[in-house]
Amino acid sequence: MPDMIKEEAASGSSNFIWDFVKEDIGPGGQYEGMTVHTRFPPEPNGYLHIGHCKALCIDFGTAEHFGGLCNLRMDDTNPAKEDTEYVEAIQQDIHWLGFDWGDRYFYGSDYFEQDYEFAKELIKKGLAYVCELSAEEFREFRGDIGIPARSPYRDRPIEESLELFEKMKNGEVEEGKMTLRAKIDLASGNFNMRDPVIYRIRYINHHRQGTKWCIFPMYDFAHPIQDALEGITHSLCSLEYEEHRPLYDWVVENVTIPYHKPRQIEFARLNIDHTVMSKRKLRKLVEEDYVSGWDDPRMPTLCGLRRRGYTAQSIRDFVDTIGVGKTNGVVELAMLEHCLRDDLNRSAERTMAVLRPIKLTITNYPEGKSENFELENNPTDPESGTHTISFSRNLWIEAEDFLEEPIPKYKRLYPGNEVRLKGAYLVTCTGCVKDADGNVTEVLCEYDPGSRGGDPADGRKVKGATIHWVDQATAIDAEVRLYENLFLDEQPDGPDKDFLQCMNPESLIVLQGCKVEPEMGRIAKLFDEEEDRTSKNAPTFQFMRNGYFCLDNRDSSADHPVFNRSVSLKDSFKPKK
RNA sequence: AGCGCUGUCGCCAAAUGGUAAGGCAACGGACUCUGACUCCGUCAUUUUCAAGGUUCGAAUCCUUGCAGCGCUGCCA
Repeated sequence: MPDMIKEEAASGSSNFIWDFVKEDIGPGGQYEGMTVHTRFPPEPNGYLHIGHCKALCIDFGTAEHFGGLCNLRMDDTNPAKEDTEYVEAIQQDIHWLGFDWGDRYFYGSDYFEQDYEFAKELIKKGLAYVCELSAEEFREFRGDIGIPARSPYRDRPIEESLELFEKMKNGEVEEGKMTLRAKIDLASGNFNMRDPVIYRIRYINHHRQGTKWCIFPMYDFAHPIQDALEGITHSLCSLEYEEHRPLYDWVVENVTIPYHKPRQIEFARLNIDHTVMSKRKLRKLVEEDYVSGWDDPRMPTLCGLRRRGYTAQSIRDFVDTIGVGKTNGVVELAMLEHCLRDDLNRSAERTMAVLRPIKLTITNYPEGKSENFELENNPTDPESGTHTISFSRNLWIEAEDFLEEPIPKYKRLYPGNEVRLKGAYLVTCTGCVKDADGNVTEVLCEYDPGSRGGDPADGRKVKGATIHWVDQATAIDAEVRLYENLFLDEQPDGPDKDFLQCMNPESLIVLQGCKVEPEMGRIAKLFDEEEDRTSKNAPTFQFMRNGYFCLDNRDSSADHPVFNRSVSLKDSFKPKK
């Protein structure tokens, strides 16, 4: 299976990044003949979501495509934001997607010593200086469009900066009192070049370095150095770093790096409609209990998607399908859903489950009699075999499969209409039983004993639909959770929009007392006994005519199976009302 | 307003000066023991944001506009 995934990813169509890379390693290119080396640098301050998948597939995928390598690097230069808590989850999610970094696992903080030496090198070259502007002053002196920035400390003698930087490092300077700034161009139209801060003081415990350091490099300084030290050729990142590229190049140019200079290339990050992608907003949903957690099946997080039933293959197919470009667009969720259906249609075992049960009584079928039928596990895969289902006089069928007064084009049960009970018999509806309030409580029908297996003895064409059912005698109860979009608004992430106001109050519908084949009970029990249920996909099925469902990796138990609807089946039946 | 990026079907996206791929969605139809799947067909020719220009030929090159996104953290 991993090999299949590999080939799939490596065979994707080209894109502008691959064109650049091809040029770079080709004849006359800046990395002629070299091994392509990329990196995936998540900041360990939250869970990976589908937006990260795009970056993941681009970083690892590009390396794979060119027979190169991709490093995993935890970008943890800001001690105030990162936490070890997320590190393991990030690794787990990447592995689940099918990517592997081998022994190339790093932390940005592992380079603090080198960062420090490179900073001193810049000072010595007259390319960096210690600035004593406070944060407020810094902002005031920042200038504006057309107005250059200022710093009274810009021309401080090299020796003095060296001394002060040493003091900063030794903890002799209060937090916020001094910064180290790169000396570039205070008048640049690109604000990142207006003598950016490259070191700040922070008296906070770092999740890996402890209290060893009290000065920390900024992203713009640390990242190019990390890339350079790891021998990265192509540093692929999202569009918002485009204007940071001149600074990236400046650092790489002015610091004595042991290898080649890496090249930064930017691509558009992923947006999907009806969802939010920012960590801040996702965190809010979790912390304010709008969802049950980071792995709520409605969340776009990888753990949420996995719990929902999304396969790694479907997500990688999706990323492959949407392509790589520089246009900031919003991809329709329908595209992702298509990829899931496509994958699950091939692999998911078919089973019958009745979500909103109503009794069906076959009045001319002997009481107490029972027989077995074989149901194909997957019609798209003849090798997948069959499984046995029991049948009797009393069945459960879907409530919506009966209508006392049929609507136009309705092919299911209504008085006088003949339908097929999947894999069993043809039955003709003879009426129904209602309670005192007029609600239908039981549907009545008569079966054609000559149609055993589902085909009529006389070979007549059955015009009615084939409906699914479960035997009352053997069915077991299950909880089924149906999910809709978390947000009604197409773009809850849009400007001037309060995403919390766009939430769909009916994004989760819980159904109890759903009737499933007894086989599901055995599978739920086996799943119950598994040790690590969250790092891989739970058993997944197609509930015929209903959609794809998987066991919930948190709440399902042998006594109380819980299924999540991963995605519905497409439905072209549109009754005119 | 300064800097940067981007405008090709409802959505994503090819086309690298040679006459607008593909996928998703949608809509028809065929098939079907899942109203699924599959298959067939339709879906940018006063056409590539607009207007000019260069060229035998322009989505591609030039000019001028217009629109969208991003940027003035001691975040990444």
